[in-house]
Order: sequence, then structure tokens, then C-alpha cells
Amino acid sequence: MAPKAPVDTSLRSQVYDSLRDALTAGRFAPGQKLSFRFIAGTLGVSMTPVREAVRRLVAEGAFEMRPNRSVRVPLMTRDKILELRDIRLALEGLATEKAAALTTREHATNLRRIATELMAVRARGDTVADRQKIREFHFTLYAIANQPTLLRVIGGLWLQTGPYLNLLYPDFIASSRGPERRLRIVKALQAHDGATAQREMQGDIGDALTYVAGLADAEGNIAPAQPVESKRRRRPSPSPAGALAFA
Amino acid sequence: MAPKAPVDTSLRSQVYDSLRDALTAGRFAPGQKLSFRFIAGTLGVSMTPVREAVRRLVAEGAFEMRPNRSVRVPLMTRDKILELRDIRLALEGLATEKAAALTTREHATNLRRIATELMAVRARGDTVADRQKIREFHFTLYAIANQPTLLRVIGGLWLQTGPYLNLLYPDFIASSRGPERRLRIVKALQAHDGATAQREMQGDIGDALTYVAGLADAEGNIAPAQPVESKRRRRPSPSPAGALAFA
DNA sequence: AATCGAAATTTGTGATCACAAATCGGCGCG
DNA sequence: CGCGCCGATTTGTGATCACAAATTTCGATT
Repeated sequence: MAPKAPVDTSLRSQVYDSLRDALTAGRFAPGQKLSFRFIAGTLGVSMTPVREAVRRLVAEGAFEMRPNRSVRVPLMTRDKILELRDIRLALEGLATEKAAALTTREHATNLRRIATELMAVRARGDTVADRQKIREFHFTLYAIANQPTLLRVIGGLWLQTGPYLNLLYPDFIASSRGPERRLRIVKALQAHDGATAQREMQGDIGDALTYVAGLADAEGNIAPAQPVESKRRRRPSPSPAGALAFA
Repeated sequence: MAPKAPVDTSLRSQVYDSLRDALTAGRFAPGQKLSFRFIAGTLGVSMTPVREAVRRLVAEGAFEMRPNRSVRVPLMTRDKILELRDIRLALEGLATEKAAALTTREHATNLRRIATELMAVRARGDTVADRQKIREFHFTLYAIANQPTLLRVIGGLWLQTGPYLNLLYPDFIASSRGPERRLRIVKALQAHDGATAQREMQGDIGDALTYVAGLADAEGNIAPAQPVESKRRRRPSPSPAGALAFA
């Protein structure tokens, strides 16, 4: 295990994490407008750390800032999903291939454990845990490749597709060959068969995002899974002590 | 031509551009420590826009921030260069392939013009213009693919390799097959032959970065091309009116 | 002369404020 | 009932300040 990296405890970092989590969980409706002061009020901090956190998310494409002055969650279109799909195929395929060369027995065992846990939560119908486990499986796998920059870039891409992965439930997930595919991926990794692992991984990602792209309407727009309301204007009360979070 | 996007005139954006340009041109020595107040003083602005610009560059990997408190230009290692090489091969190959399907006669003519201008400045031995033209060629080409997210991610990667491309001069450049290769790429694009264009482009990028990786010393560290000094501590005078810039 | 520790300085962080531009509200005119 | 205009409000931007943590400086001690 690596010598535990020191955690960033700054408010900026906590605000960033809160926004990222809310985005990933689909708690913001695409197109929803947010203001610095609203976020600051919700999280009980001043505008300064909020500005830096939001600015970073804008740079990563998770928020968009119109030239005038408004921060909003980007609307997803079929073209954008397909673009993200192809980028993810290239990079996550690369990470998988590189991971194959470095996979140890411990790595494989760990991945199998996660895949098994995923099947368990799926059997319970717990979609929140389901998505969490999927993410854990992918990033644990990519971490094997030991390529920090690649991991960072992939993380940025997940931030953009994140809000729309709820659309996979329940139809796509029910019919997906995900569980068997994941086991095949682990098997290929352990055999150091990078080409097979890469192909299977790309199939997994490609199927899911192609499905999401197919949900677009005639204009190519994709509706969010959970059109979280929260259009309220009033200054909300600060979060309770502990982790900063959105409702 | 697209309807000219409105330019961001904020100080934050200008500071970001200044730092990016300085980084790209190799005006900062790797390992060099910078402080918010130093940058703010040099550019004649307050700390606020500097913080946001630097934070963004940190998120992009162009600067690194130690957990304690110091901003520095990352040191380059062979492993990091090879990682960046492989990511760039994947993404710029993808962009080239996608561009091939959309290349018009005008696109090809424009690219040929840039390639010709590059040969002209190279004949003059103008390395600054040389690097600028190379960048222009690549990004003009990738822009044809019309994939904004892909373009943004690639831009982030160039920011990290940028400071080290000076190492290509003069040896690698003199022996490189770049000029002919660029013409072959344009030819393939115009023929909508994505596979060939991609292969040639990957050869170009791969050769250059593999060469840079080969310059690493025994510990795997790569020395900067121009170890720009500037270790001075004194508060410098603000930039003259006009564009913000570093010496 | 080398080393350790405390004082002085530097530096990032977060909060607050003034300001201008954009947005929103409602009123009046058609 | 629709449309445009003007005032009130909202909102991002940039500057400034206090503060704590980290770094550096420098003198005392061995």
C-alpha cells in the first residue's frame, strides 16, 4: 500500500467534493442554474472557496459558465455522449491494457471481491450502491496501471458522464452482461492478456454509453434521470457539522 | 467559420493565459517555486485572480502544489513523459481519425499552408516560431474533428509536455521527417483515409516524445531545456499596460 | 564550526466589501 | 393581451484583510 497521501482538508477541497458527489449522484438537474452565493449558503461557507471549487469544475467540463454570468449544469446531447464514449474507450482501454501487465494475484482477488459485492447489491436492487461499486471496480482496476495522469484525466471524464448513468437503471442493467464480463476482464488481467482485457472493457463502456445515446430525443437532447427539483431561492440553513453536502 | 466565440476578458483568464504561455515557452524552470504574491506582483493584479488561475493549472497538472504550501513547476521524469506520450497517442490519434471523415478541401489547403509556413520558419532557424507553428498545425487539424471535449483534454496534455519540447531543438528537429510526414497526413485526411492519417500522426508524436524520454538521466529525471533563472525575491514592477506577461 | 531551536517572515486560506454588468420585475403603451 | 422600457435586485469579479501554518533566519549552545 502506498504511504497514505495527506488529505486536503481545505474548504475549497470539501466544496469541490460536495459538488462532485452531488453531480455524480445526479442531484443537480441538467440545465439547473446555480449561483456562488447559493452554494456558499447551502454549505455554510463563504464565497471564496466556492469560487475556486466551481471554477475547477467548469474547467473540467462538469459545470458550464455562460459568457454573461450564470453557472449551470451542462445539458447533455447525443453528440456529447458519443464524444465522451469514444474518449473513454480510448483512455480506459489504454489503462486496462497497461494494468494487465502489472496485475498481481492480490489485485485480481481484490477486483473479484468488488465484482462479487456488486452482484450482491444488484440482487438487492440498491442502485446507489450499485453505481458506487461500478465506480470502485473501474478505478481500482485503472489504479493498477499506476499512471497518475491517466487516472486524473479519466476521473474528469467520469465527472461529465456521471449525472447520466442513472439512465442505465433499471432496463439496461437488467439486460447487461456486466457481471460475467467483469469476471472475464479480471481473468484476462491475471493472465496478463492486455488485448483481451482491453476489448472486454471497451465493450462494457461502449454498450452502456451507446445505450444512453439512444435515449436522445429528436433534437438530440438527453433528459436527466432524476430531474431533481430544488429551484428554491431562499437562503438555506448551513449544513450540520461534519461533511459538507447538498440535500 | 464558427460565429466567433465571445472572448473572456477577465483578469483570471488573462493571468491563466500568461502562465500558460510562459509554461509553454519554457520560461519557468521545472522545480521552480512560485508564490501567489509573486505572480500577482509581476502581473500587477491582486491575488484573487491569480489564485483561480493557478488553481486551475494545478488541476490540469501544469503546476503542482505540495501539501504544505508551495506552488512549483513539476519536475519531469522519463515515466511521466512516457505516460503522457501514450495518452497523447491515443487521444490525438482519435482526433486525427475523426478529422479525416470531416476534412474539406479548404481544411486541407489551410493545413498545407501552415505546414509550408513551418518549413519556412524552420529554414530560418526560428525555433520560437517553429514551435508555435507546430502547435498551430496540430490544433487546427484536431479542430476539424469538431469535438470540443476531446480538444480540451488534448490542450491539457500539451500544457504538461510543453515546457519540455524545447529539448527537441536542434538535434531531433534537424533529423526528423516531420515536414514530409505532415504533408502525408494532410493527403490522407483529404482522402478521408483515417487509418493512415492516424498512423502517421502517432508516428510523429511517438518519435518526438520517445526522443525526449531518452534524454533522461540515470535517475529518470529530465533536465529542462532552458533553466530559466529568475530566483529573485524582490517585488517586481507591474507589467506595462497591455497584455499581462512574464519576462 | 556544526546543530538545534525560537523568533521573524513568508505564504496560502477564507471572509468581506465595493462595483459593474446582467437579470428580473413590473409598469405603461400599443 | 402583447411588447418594450426602466428601475431594483441578483451575481460574478477583483481587492483587501486577518489569521494560522510553514518556511526561513539567525543566534545560542555545545
